[in-house]
Amino acid sequence: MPELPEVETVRRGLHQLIIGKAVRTETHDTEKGFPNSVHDVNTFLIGSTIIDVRRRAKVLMIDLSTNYSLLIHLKMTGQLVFVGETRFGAGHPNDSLIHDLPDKSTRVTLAFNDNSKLFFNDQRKFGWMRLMPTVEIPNIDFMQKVGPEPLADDFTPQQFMQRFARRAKTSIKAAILDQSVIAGVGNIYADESLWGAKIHPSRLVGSLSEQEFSTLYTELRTVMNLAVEKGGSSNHTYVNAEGKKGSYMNFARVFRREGLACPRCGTTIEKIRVAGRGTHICPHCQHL
DNA sequence: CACTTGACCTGTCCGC
DNA sequence: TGCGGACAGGTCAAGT
Repeated sequence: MPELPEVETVRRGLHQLIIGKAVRTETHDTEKGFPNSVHDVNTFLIGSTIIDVRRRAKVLMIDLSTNYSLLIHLKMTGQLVFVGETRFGAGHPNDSLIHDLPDKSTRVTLAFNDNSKLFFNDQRKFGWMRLMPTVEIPNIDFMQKVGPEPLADDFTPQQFMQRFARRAKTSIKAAILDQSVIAGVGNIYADESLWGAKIHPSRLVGSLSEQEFSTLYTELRTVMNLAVEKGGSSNHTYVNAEGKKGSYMNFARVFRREGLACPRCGTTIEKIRVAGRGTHICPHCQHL
């Protein structure tokens, strides 16, 4: 799904759209995607007001006035789509994306006091949403082990390289996707940044020079910042909080461009398999 | 511990 | 047109 830039785009959208709204009702289809009890929902969610919308790695946190928060992971195909009272008219570009919600992929629906709604859709059902005390969030396993935010102002190239030390014997692609090494990197931005740094994704972490780590650090931040600016990437199902697609794919250099020319050298881009994931490389710019 | 692989799901696309 | 298999933005729990 959604990697850091897509989740950040959703966060910014929700921050504009739902803060200050009060939750009137909540409905969900399965316990797997929303494991909280009816009692907890009625006590800590219904009637609460949205205080803040935050993000850590690929996890969204919607803070409530009850000192509880909704934690949300969109995984591969999750969407959080806000629909206000105003309906998109026929022919509006958003119509084909969000049509009428809820639909068969809708897992959770929140209705606010002003009749606007927030839909959590997830075609593949890998994603989840759960309610927990806000102060407990830093204590959950994921938050304890997740790596630093790669776009943080105080994140340095030295810290970046040090994070990889314990993964010396795996591929750089597997390591950069490891959320406990660096937060928020997924398949798209792993391929894009490795192409930018001219590093083959199968290279072992231990074989990379300090200069290569430094270049990869710069490329990763450049690519992720551009993606945030462009509202993320929409390959298939991703949309932002208003149901709109992101445009980073128009700027992608290798991801999903197999068979096309490398924008740097003109060699045909190939798709291979690394760390169990589809991986896009320029075989000329990136070699073992 | 570090590392790899399969599982979790539904939908789509591609080859026969 | 139908059917089987591979594959899709991400984690996890197992196995070695």
